[in-house]
Amino acid sequence: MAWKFNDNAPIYLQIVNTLKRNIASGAYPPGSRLPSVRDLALEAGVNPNTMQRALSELERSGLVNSQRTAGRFITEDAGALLDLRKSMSEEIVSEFIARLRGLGMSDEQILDTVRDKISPNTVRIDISPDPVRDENSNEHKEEP
Amino acid sequence: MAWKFNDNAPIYLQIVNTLKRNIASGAYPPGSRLPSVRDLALEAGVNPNTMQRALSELERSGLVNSQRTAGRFITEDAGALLDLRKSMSEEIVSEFIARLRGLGMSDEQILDTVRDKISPNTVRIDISPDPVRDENSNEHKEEP
DNA sequence: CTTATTGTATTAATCGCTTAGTACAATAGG
DNA sequence: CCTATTGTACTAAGCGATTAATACAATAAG
Repeated sequence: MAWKFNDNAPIYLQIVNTLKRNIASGAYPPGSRLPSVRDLALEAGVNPNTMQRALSELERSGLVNSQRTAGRFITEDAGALLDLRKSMSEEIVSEFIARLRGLGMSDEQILDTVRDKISPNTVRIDISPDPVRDENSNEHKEEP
Repeated sequence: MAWKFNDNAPIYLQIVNTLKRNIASGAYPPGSRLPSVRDLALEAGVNPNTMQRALSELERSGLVNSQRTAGRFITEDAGALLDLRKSMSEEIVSEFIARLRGLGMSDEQILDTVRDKISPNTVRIDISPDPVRDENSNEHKEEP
């Protein structure tokens, strides 16, 4: 079954993201062998050239390495995979928050929206150290 | 100063989203007049044709209406604006959750990530109605 | 009435993405 | 040694996005 390409971004970039996601999530374990370019292209429903281009990008970032006729293999570097997972999730969260802020939503509202979509049966309780009048800690102050 | 176009999606679609966001957030109030196509193009740093194309899209969705030589105006339909705001935020949240799930993160982890990025001084408390053994309510049961 | 402004339409050229088809060198596997 | 597989490279064609340049009808503003 062909992969889904919803975005309006170039397909080869969407493939790069899909593969990165599969690598970061562990769906493609470290050291494991990827299907051949032709097989992946068939599976994704794209031209082999397009898949080749996506894989070349992954190569540049060091996440996979190709061995002439044996195939492509996910890197063994577990640290790099953890870094990938972390950087990807951070980018996703940052972009998400920026988008909702752009819609004029407060941080409270943003958090509520996520919570409503995930686990409804919860409430929030403030456990801040103390709302003391400390003139040194003037972060997150709004319109005093 | 030219607008920023980070994505790899077509510029005219990014413009559509930017304008939608400005309309949904109230930056462009209902009934207000938009700058002319040429001025907007200048402001965004794109060709007037590209801006025209984006505005035509907005027209199709009924968010703005053009009056021959007077200019373009945001719809007065406050309900449509609320709907827009709601549908946009829901899409953003859904996409966000899907992305992090694709990375193998649990709902708990997803919520934690957002909370860490937004407001650190909170804890979660479960206030579920009751964990009773009711055989009728078998939703959200996992691997019994 | 005159004029500048506005939305709109049209044509042409360029660029990047995608597909299609083909080809080649290297080598794992038999 | 032979052969199928794999990564890789190349050319050509088609398509959509973008820019550029120009033009026109309608009308608000003077």
